Amino acid sequence: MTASKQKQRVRRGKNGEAIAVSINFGPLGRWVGFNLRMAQEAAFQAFSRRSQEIGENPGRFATLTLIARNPGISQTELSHANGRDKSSLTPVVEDLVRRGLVARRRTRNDRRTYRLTVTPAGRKTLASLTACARQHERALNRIIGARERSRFIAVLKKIAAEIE
Amino acid sequence: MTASKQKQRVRRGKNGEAIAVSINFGPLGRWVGFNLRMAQEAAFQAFSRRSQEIGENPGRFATLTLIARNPGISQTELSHANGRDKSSLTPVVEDLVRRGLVARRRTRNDRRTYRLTVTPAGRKTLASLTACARQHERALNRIIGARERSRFIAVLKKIAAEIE
DNA sequence: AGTATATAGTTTGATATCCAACTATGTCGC
DNA sequence: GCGACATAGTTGGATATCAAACTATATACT
Repeated sequence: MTASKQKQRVRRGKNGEAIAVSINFGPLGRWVGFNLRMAQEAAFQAFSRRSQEIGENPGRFATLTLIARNPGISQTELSHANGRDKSSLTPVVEDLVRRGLVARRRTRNDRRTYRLTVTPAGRKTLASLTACARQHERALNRIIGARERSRFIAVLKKIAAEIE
Repeated sequence: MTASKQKQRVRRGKNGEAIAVSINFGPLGRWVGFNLRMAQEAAFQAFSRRSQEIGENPGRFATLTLIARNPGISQTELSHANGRDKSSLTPVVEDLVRRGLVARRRTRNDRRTYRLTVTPAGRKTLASLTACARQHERALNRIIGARERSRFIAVLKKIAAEIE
């Protein structure tokens, strides 16, 4: 249910007659924060469904892509790039390594850090996840429209970079 | 760290010299899904910090607003309006009732549902949360710009309404 | 070299969330 | 009225996340 859908509330009177009432969102509907949350969650749910069809987790996608594009990246760098706390990454990387999608080696120079790389198997998984993400993007593009798209992304980037 | 910030990675060579490497986001940077997530999380974190200053939880804000604007709303209606599962709402409503911000009564006609209303104390809390949210919105508006704003919100609403 | 400080990753504890199963109640069709 | 189905809210189990404390290692200053 979304701000714009104005879902009908149904209330019953004394005789059981239906009384439709629509939700009043007050200022929420006009505020960026609320709409941003609703849009993000709807989009995330949609991608989640799609990626579950191929037996993968949506959270793995950004992680795998970032490792593939930045071979030898450390977990901390990865957590920053991905916008997550480094401690959240521990179980994710563990899982990817256990499933043979990612390799993890200690560095020579600095024995605290790991260098992460994607294995051939990981590359295969990443390819199907990427195909999945492309479909998702196409669905989003259909909704947003080619004209708005670049402007929209620019605003999102600006928010992520400049807030606070 | 965000897609646009291109955080510098620092790698050490054999002699300890610093080698700056910037993160390659690959297709992620051009995709709506990833940027939407990064923007939403940055904005949420910012609002979270703000609302913590007045000792409140950001999640309470939308909930309280929706109850205030729709007196007598049921928990299920509220969960839909808020985009959350109804079971997530149980502890939230419990907390709001315990703290005397929300009142909860069984209906006469349908003894399964509760009718939620905001108490005078809840109204006070909501007022300070609203002030807080207004500041947050102003910060967002400064970033987005008055010209883009309505267009941007329209796209967000469209995504939330139409995806999948 | 030796001490203080910084950093990489893990662990732990708290919170928020979902989904599926459950209970209590309500509605519908006969 | 009674049985089948639907709905409101709660409970329980799973997952994802963060923040703070921790361990091991590295760097910087003297």
